[in-house]
Amino acid sequence: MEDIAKRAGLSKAAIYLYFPSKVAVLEALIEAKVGPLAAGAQTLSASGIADPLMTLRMLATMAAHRIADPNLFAVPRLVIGISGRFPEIAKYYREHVVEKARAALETVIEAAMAKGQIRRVDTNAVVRAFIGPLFFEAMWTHVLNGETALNNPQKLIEQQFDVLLSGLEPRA
Amino acid sequence: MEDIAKRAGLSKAAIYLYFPSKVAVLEALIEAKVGPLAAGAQTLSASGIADPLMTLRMLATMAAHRIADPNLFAVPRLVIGISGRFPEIAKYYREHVVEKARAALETVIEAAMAKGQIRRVDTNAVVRAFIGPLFFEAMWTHVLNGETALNNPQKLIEQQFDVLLSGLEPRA
Amino acid sequence: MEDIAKRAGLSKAAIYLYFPSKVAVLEALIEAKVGPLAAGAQTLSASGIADPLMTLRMLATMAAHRIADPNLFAVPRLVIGISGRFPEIAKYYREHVVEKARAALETVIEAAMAKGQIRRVDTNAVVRAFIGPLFFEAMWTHVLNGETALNNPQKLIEQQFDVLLSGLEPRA
Amino acid sequence: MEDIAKRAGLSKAAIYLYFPSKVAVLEALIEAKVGPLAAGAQTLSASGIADPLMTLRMLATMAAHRIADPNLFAVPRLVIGISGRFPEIAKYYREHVVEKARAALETVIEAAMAKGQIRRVDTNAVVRAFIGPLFFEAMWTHVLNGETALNNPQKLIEQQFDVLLSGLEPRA
DNA sequence: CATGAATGAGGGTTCATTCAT
DNA sequence: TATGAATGAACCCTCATTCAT
Repeated sequence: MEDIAKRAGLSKAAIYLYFPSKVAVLEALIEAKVGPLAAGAQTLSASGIADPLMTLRMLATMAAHRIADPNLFAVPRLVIGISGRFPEIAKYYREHVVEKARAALETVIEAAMAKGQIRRVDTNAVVRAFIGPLFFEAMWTHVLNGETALNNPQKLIEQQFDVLLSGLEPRA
Repeated sequence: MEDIAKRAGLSKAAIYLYFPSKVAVLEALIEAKVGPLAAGAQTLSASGIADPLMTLRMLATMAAHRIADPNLFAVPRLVIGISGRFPEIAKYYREHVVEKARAALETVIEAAMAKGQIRRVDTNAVVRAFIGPLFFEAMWTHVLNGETALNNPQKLIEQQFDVLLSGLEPRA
Repeated sequence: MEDIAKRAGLSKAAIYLYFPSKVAVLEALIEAKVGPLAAGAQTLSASGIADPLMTLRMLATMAAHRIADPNLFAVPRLVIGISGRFPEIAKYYREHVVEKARAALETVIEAAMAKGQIRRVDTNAVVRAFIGPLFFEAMWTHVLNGETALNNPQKLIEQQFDVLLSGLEPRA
Repeated sequence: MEDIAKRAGLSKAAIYLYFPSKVAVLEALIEAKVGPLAAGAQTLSASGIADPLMTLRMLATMAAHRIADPNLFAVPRLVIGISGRFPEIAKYYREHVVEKARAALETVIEAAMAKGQIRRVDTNAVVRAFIGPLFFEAMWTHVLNGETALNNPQKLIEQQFDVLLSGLEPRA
């Protein structure tokens, strides 16, 4: 709280003029930083029914750009870090961010299946297959300071789609 | 520290006879809890050159079982949580755990390519494609308390291998 | 202060236009809430010289009704609570309330003695004997949440006058 | 808490090695300071059945001596002051001190009635008549800094017993 | 080798008070 | 006359670390 106050040019006490508690501050922070992104994903998924596979590619590209930004990825990092002491925050993040993003992805994935653009597989498995690698790369990059593939999101997504769409089995 | 001391049947002060600081304790904890697993992965990957793809499947299955255990997944969770304040811990975890596991995976993946079991793709992309979904599912399960696919690791791995090997494009 | 401001339909800052400090507010509060009562007691005692004993009974009955009201008894409670930190408040309360009430009581008690309605005893002892039990019952009721005799002030006073006038010695 | 720590020659944090919370500290303080007194009253009342009226006089004298001591009367003062913010403390004080003292008084009063030493009147009224004046005098003395009768407890009790036993009505 | 006792620095939070407008 | 915005000092409490024994 002290740090937040300092950044805002306020005293610690002044924060409590705007938020009733630390938890509320963090929820507002989540909402402000990543809420719009989850909402944007939902909008995009809804408006992209004409070509779901392309929409999926756009969503993935957007996601890759976002999590490449340390300031944005700081949010899930924070949530993971304090989820033990503040379970409400984890719950808030899940409900206001992750579940929205998941819903957007599921919508577009199921639309792609309906259109025959991708074959029918368990939806959750597909969701995992699309976000998991991005999430993992972000951790590797921001938490472990590994050499990152996130500085070229375009290429990262292409590789990922190549793997996921064509599969790893050698082509005949 | 208090809890750790209690578990060890020691006083808080006694911990400092064995470790110079909390950070050192955490590093030892990492080593003890997940060090052997990374080493085990390396051993397995080395001994599994006869059928790399099967070895990869075994590695993935093992990983799924491990991260399903809250006590084990607590370690990466912890690392992520405090990496901001204790970058040394992140570095330690990367060097002593993640890089070993990555190396094991890379070895087996490249062997599989060499044998023609999977087609040639950027190795990092393949690593991501295999670990990312598992890691993501673990976060969803342990941090966000989502309904988990980790209670059936076998099935989880099968779905994942189906997606990754055959790809999502509709079969002709 | 916040609550007081809200009740007054003012901002916290506006209070300081009317009062220099919290202490001053509390003094005004004391004056407003219980000042009139002490003054009333004095008036009553002055106008009741015809039958001092009956006046004493009326004063006691009034007192019992007042201290039964949590909103009124809140004032002496408050004074006791903060007298350690704010001796001025204690002094104010003593001079503006308690001494007036005591004077009223003493007047009427001495008049009763002069008229031969009660026998001559140390006046302070009589004052104590009349207020003490009421004050004690109020504490028991409002501070300790004990089962109260204050919900029937009439009966309380009757019992008390019976004890005090007739005494506890068995009658011959 | 800071003050308590300073007095004990400790840091604020050290208090929490001995007590789990502020409330616990206050409860211990109550127990240490006045718990024995309430217990002593019970013992005395139990052992004084031979002459209950004399026992009552002894109890009253003891009480007068105790509440004359500012250090002891500080306890009920404190309780009254914080009862609003810490209702548990009020409850604790009631159950561990006041109810015990009341029970002791009631025992001895009822024994005196049984023996015919005092006439039958509502017990609560008698309890009030005995402690109320003492309590009131203590407030007047310690809170309001009034001229006190407590510096001569013996005389105070004699006056009070004269009033209460013989009554205020003029003797024939 | 081990501990009980202690603490300084920090945590989140409240509140009487101030001041520019 | 009135306020919204702000704060310093205090509140209770926790924790990694130290040290005499």
